[in-house]
Amino acid sequence: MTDVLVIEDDDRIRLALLLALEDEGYRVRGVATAEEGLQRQRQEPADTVLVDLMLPGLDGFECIRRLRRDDDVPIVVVSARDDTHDIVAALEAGADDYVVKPVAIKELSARLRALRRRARAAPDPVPVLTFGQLEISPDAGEVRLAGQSVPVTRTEFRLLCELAEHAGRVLSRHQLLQRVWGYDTGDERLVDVHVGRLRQKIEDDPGNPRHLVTLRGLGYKLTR
Amino acid sequence: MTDVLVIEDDDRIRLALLLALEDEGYRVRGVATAEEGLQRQRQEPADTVLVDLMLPGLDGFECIRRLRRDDDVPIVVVSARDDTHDIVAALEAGADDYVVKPVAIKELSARLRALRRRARAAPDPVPVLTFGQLEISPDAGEVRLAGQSVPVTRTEFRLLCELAEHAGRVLSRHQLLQRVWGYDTGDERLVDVHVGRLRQKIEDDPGNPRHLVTLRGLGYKLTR
DNA sequence: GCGGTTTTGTCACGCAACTGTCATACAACC
DNA sequence: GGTTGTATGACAGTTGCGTGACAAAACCGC
Repeated sequence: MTDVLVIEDDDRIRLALLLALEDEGYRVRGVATAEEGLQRQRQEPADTVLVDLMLPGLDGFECIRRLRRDDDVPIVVVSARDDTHDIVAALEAGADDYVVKPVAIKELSARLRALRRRARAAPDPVPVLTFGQLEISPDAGEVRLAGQSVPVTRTEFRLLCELAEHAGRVLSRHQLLQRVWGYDTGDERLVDVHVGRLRQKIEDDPGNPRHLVTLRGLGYKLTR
Repeated sequence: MTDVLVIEDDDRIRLALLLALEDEGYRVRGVATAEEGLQRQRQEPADTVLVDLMLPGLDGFECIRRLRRDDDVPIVVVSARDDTHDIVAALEAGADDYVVKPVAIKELSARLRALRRRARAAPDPVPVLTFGQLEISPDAGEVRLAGQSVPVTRTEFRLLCELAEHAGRVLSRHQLLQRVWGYDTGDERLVDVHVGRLRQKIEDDPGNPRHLVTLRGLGYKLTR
């Protein structure tokens, strides 16, 4: 398991980062100031730190320097400022990478992985999408129900991932045919059959689905 | 003194990079194609490689994979394409950093310094990857099962390491062909055969594999 | 170089699992 | 109650995978 500490004063951004990283499989913690971050890192060291530059009180550069003084932990700056001076200063201060907000979570995650590989820290975690008791891990090709691994076929898995990726949104049979099967046209009943089979496996009561719901006339959606 | 190899097909850009890096105090060399780059790096290893993604012939991604196969050299992608997909793919292929052209030379230089600091700081420990009874030490080239050394062939070993490095993740036959054999295309059954042979050696009951699992339609993965 | 040994890649076969189709039964809506 | 849309069980064709056999290639000690 991999721990990430996020130091970011904007609550919304911090929360978004934490949630996204959690989905990517990291164990996360967040603080709003450099002082808290330094303290937290001493008490309970994470193995990667994300830090904003513009922080109230102690600024990001100083925060990096102090983190670096204690520790060799990989540090990634996540900043709104896209300015060579800042980038150079942050890296000079001891950061390992610098990304500019807004950043795609996939990119951030890939950069964390690359950095972790280089730093020879803990192996990268496998992302998991959670829907109550139901856990889907696209990278691991695994579906678990209440901790128990559930065997699903390739088509079922793709279907489930597609639904999970757009969790909470309805996907029409047509969309699913396109995205899962790559068919531009075809019998939409095919989708029904596979949804049915999937329900047998992942729903406690397949007749009364909790997660994989039908929206009559619209399609299917996956809910939490 | 630091040696940098620049792989970039555009003469003007390559020259500009080389001159700028020279000014920054690096010892530099440049080539225009991936093939030349790989050869040059074998003959006269630089301690950092800058590579463009869009190269004639062998593309940048493949170039990165091949560099990485021989070597742990820090790799920075310098590309005109600012696309999450490319960034993730490049980092995934083994790059350490990705910067978008045009890049301020000061920033590039700072990133190179940060990367070199990190690369130097972790002088190859000999990690042992453990999967229950199964131990793999990539650097020592050894596989042990319940303490007993197991003789595996080079191909089997590479395959196993590749799987171990991405423990818990599915790797498709295609990915394995690429990463272990370096084939861009080829018969994917080859992978099956080697997986089978590997199982004979490292699984108690090769018919019911505990670690090297098949995910029908997806590929193989190594689990704990 | 040379002969033997190990490793590697190709092939064919057989089994088991999966897929898509269809027919029928069921539920929701008007 | 009729109509439309959805669920489900059965089935046959297909696909994907494991395996053993074999020949080419690489390796190795001499």
